[in-house]
Amino acid sequence: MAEPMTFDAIPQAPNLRTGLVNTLIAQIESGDLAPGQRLPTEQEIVAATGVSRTVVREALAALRARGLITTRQGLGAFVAKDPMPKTFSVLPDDLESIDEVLRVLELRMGR
Amino acid sequence: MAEPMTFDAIPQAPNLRTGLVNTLIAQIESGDLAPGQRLPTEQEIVAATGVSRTVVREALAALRARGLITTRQGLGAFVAKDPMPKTFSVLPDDLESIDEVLRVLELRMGR
DNA sequence: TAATATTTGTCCGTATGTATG
DNA sequence: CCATACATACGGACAAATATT
Repeated sequence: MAEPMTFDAIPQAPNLRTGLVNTLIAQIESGDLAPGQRLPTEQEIVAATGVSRTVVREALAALRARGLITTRQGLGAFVAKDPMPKTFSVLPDDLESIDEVLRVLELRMGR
Repeated sequence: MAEPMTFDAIPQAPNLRTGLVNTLIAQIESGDLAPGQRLPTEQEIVAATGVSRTVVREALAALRARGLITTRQGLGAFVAKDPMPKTFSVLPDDLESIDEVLRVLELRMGR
């Protein structure tokens, strides 16, 4: 497999999830992870960082909620083609995933 | 072994979290859970529903993301006084279900 | 067509930390 | 100090989707 990418600590982060989120955002914005490019798998991130898959998944969920990545079951996570739409404003800091909300609304409409 | 726990409230939910979210939303909108009122504790919800705490926490996170509740560490979760006029940005991950998104927006505008 | 490997999705149980009362 | 209750983190297990063989 490809050599594990390095995830620097960012010890200023209040928790592991935020640290990983900041790390990935930095890599996306720096172009280290280019638009359309696939991210390392969750397992690879786990191996590279040492954090649990829970933390990795929460971090990916946060990035997905911000539109920075998309995830597809069976395929992986990909850097969004058009990151930073800049239309998201004061989303709550702990917003887990907006598609959850969408799913809820879908269901409540009784499709 | 525990019996296959069933969600009596909204059985059409695709998963436990969504079912719990829908149940709580229904209780909030029906006034069964009034604005400012504290929700049952996570443990109480666990006991009442039989789902894991993970599911409960994810459901509460979804409600919090939608602005329906606020949570305070050490205190509990409370029904929001003002349902937040949240900025609802449609993100790439959700575009595959554009019909649902449109219906969601219609729902939001129609109430 | 079918089987298999890969990868994300979901669910569960547990432990520890932190804030409030 | 102690009890309550949410926040964070770990690990495991299985399901579902995808691509490949």
